[in-house]
Parts: sequence; C-alpha cells; structure tokens
Amino acid sequence: MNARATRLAILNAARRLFVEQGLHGTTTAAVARQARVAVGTLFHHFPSKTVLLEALAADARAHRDAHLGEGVDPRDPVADQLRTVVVGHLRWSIAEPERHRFLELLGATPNVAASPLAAAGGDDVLLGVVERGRREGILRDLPADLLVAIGQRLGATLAAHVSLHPELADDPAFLDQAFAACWGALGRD
Amino acid sequence: MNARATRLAILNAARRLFVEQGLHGTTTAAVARQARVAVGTLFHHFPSKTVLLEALAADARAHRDAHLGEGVDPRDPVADQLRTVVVGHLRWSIAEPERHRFLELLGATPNVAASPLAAAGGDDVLLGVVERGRREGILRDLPADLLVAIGQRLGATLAAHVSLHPELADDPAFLDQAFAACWGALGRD
DNA sequence: GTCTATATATGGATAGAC
DNA sequence: GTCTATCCATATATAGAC
Repeated sequence: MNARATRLAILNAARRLFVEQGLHGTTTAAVARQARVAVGTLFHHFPSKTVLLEALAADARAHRDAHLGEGVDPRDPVADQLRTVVVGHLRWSIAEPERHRFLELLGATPNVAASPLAAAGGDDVLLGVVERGRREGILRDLPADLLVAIGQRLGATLAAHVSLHPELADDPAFLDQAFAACWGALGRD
Repeated sequence: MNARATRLAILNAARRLFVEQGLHGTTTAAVARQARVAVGTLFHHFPSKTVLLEALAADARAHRDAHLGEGVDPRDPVADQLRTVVVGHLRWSIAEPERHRFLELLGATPNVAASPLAAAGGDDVLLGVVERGRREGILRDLPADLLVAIGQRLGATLAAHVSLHPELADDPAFLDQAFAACWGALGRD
C-alpha cells in the first residue's frame, strides 16, 4: 500500500471513529487498528492527534465547499439562491454523513469550537446570500449572524432527520416543505 | 460544610467545567479542585464520573421542566401555547446558561446522546403542543418528531445568540421577531 | 465526611529495527 | 514507510488515617 493510500485509510478510519465515539472517546490506537496500520505508522503520517483532527476538518470543509460552490447563480432571486444553498447542503450531508457529522461534532465540542479547527470558512456561501437578502429587505429584521446560524441549524436538523429516513432525500413534497420551513423562519412575513 | 453543601459545590463545579472544557476534557481531579474538596470527597459523594454526569443531567432536566411546566394553558390557541413554550425555554436558557449548555453538550456527544443520560423527558411539553397543532392542521405537513426537533434547535440557536447579547432577552421587538421565525418554520403558510 | 497517598490502567507519543 | 516495543504523563478510582 503506498503512502497516499495509507494516509487515506487513516483519515477514513479516524473520521468514522470520531463520529461514532467522540473526539476524546477515540484513541489513536483504535484509529490505527481500524485503519489496519500500526500506531507508529499513524504518527508517521500525522505527528499528533491534533494534526489528524485538523487534516480531517480541512478535508471535510473542502469537500463541502466544493459541493456548495457550484450551483448558486448570483442573478437568481435571493429566495432561489437560499433554496439552492439549503437543499444543496441537505443533499451533501446525506451523501457525506460522516463528514457532515464530523463538522457538527467539531462545532459542538468545547475548547475545539473556539480553536482554528472550527473556523467556519465555507458557510460564506450562506452568509453571502443572507447579506444580499437583508439589503433587499426580504429577510426578517434579525442580525445577519443570527440568520446565518438559524439557516445552518435548520439545515443540520433536516439533515439529521433525513439521515434516519433516506427515502425523503428524493421526495419532492418533503423537500418543498423542508425548504418552506427554512424560508418561513428566515423570510419576512 | 455539611454533606448537602459539599455535594452542591461539586455539582456546580462539575457543571461549569464540563461546559467549558467538555465531558472528557474535564478530569475528576479538576472538578475536585474547583469545588475546593479533595478527590476522595468527590468519590465519596459520586462513586464514579458517570454517576456525577447522571446527577448533573437529572438536575438540569428537573430544573428546566419545573420552569417550563408552569405557564402553558391548554385552553389557549396552539400558537399561543407554542409561543409560551418557546419564549419560556429561551428565558430559562438565559437564566440558566450552564444547565442549558450542559444539556446541549450531552445531546451532542456521541455514545452519550444514546445512553439513558440523554433521555429527553422534558421536551414532552413541546411535543404535546406540536401534536395538538398537527391535529388542528395549523402546522406544516412534516413529521411530528421533525417539528419538535426544529422547535428545539431553533430555540437553542436563539438561546445561544441571546447569551452573547443578554440585552436582547428583554427586548420585545427581538422576542417578537424570534418567535415569528419559529412560527414561520413550524406553522402552515 | 473529608483528607492524603497511592494503585492501576490507559492515553498520546517515541525509538529504533526492518 | 511500516512495524514492535516501550516510555511517560495523566486519568479514574481506592485505601485507610483522621
């Protein structure tokens, strides 16, 4: 197995275990076992557990952002852009449940949420849409950062529900209602 | 210091540290230090770290439920009941930020969210309101458990924002908009 | 009930052979 | 690059004096 493949095996094993057992609940030994490599090999590729976490975070964000970047057309009405972002995020979190849950976990973990590890970065897409919506006066009279947070949390809640009922991912009626709920929360009455 | 006071000091210290540094990030030694008792004393009152977590969880839920139980009048329209629950929860999470964050943390921690520790229990109040709303056909055509989850997450998001801007807790315009966002997400258009 | 001192296990990380 | 064996710090929990 070449170096690249070994590195990938470690990343995949680590992501899975971190999501299943938590950040502190997962030992480097367990990651190595799951990846079918020796502990020394793990530390050869990732000099510390923190570096491993950072690599996973960067990977997950890059993956998500690449997925979200496409598709949002600045010429569309804000409501359409928002729908594109929300549904896109929903689809991504269904397609990549572990990466999604890993990012959620990072954000929810004290002393990690504040570190560079949790630097949002990719939610810029949503932020851009929200800021344009506010300028146009079609969103609620709430702070922009709160609107972004609401959009994120709502998206994550929907994603968690759909991950339990995968058939909903392609149910147009459900997706309509789900987006309607988001728009109902964010849009001006 | 009597036994009751010692127990309380340990609980308060533990809650604070768990919220600040995470469940696994907090050692029993650190809790004892913060509570100004010896490690042996801690383990005298709580035979294990798990028991301490359970006691903390039970305390936080009882506190929240006692607060939420009052105030919901079954004769009110569902929208009013919902507002009572949402605003009540918001106020509670502002008044008791550590208990609130501790419950959030429990729910977000793998291998803890699934354990008896995370048994919801007190969100029965919200569940009751949502079920009545669905029967009356005034809520969105989404599964009841998803509606409850949306209400909870939205409430938690608002609470997190208000904890950063405490002055909003008594701003009627903000509370109106905040509740409007919840109702927009949950209520039928 | 509270303390100090310690047992026991396990964690992250390293050394050095291959 | 990968392995085995091991170091060292720290974590939970206990023992037993006061």
